Amino acid sequence: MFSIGELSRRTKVKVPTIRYYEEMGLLAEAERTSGNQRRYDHAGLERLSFIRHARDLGFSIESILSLIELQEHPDRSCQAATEIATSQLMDVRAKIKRLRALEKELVRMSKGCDGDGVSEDCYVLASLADHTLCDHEH
Amino acid sequence: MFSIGELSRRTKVKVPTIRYYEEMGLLAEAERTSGNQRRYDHAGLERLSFIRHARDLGFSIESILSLIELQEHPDRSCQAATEIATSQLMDVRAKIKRLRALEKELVRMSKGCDGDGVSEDCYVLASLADHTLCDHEH
DNA sequence: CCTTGAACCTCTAGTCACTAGAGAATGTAG
DNA sequence: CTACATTCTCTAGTGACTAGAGGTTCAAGG
Repeated sequence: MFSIGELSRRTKVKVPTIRYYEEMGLLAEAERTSGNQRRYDHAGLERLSFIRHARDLGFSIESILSLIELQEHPDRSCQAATEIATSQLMDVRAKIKRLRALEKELVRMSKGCDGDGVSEDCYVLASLADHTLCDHEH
Repeated sequence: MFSIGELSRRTKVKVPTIRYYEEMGLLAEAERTSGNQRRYDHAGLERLSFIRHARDLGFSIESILSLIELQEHPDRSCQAATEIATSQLMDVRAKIKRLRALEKELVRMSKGCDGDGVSEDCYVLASLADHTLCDHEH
């Protein structure tokens, strides 16, 4: 049995965040000492590691709640869990696609100013003001 | 001169968002009719287009405030503006890198379950529970 | 046993960039 | 002049935390 601070150290999840997860129902309410302090065991550690890993992968609290529910009803859970993971993957891919378009435009913008001459007008500001300078839509 | 609704239609920025931008100091306080309704002109339209474009590119409100300030003091503004754009570019690239790692792991996770056999345990849930299954760190 | 000080408790409020809704006033078309 | 869409201000909610106040408890050293 160990304290919330120890759990925090082992999982790299900050103390207030652990309490927040408990409040959100991701973590079961922890046992308490006679003095009302939380105590955790190995199961609590594993659960929190699971949550942290899922958050690192960009799953929302809501998705994680679903995944935890699935863990507790193992019958036919695999398909549903895979669906959640796949939807998360679609999400990530959409974000990558969008960011790549942004990258392209930012590169073009940043390059404009420091050419070989002195530019009268700032290319960055001009680019932002005039959308028609973009070679893609967003 | 046109209303906030008209401005909203032309820029695709929602009405409450326009008011929010005004409150944040991104937009100058609009002229008002005798009945206290906001009226905009072409300059207002351009300013809002600029803001929307910058937001689309992921610039924070704070960065946009800086860019607007630079617009108003055109002397030596180019270098500073380019710095902001470059920092934004670094940011976007870091995000892309991270998302690509996530993509990789999610692909691996999602593939686990629907192989040719029937898996006893859900690979998605197992992957999340056991970080050592990852082939990269995050 | 007692003290010290780190760690813990609850609670409220703040972050960012909006979004939603209430309730009242205004603008415009027929 | 009457509908009724639009606008106004204000407050509160979103997601996933983070920060701080003010008070209590735990563990180690004397």
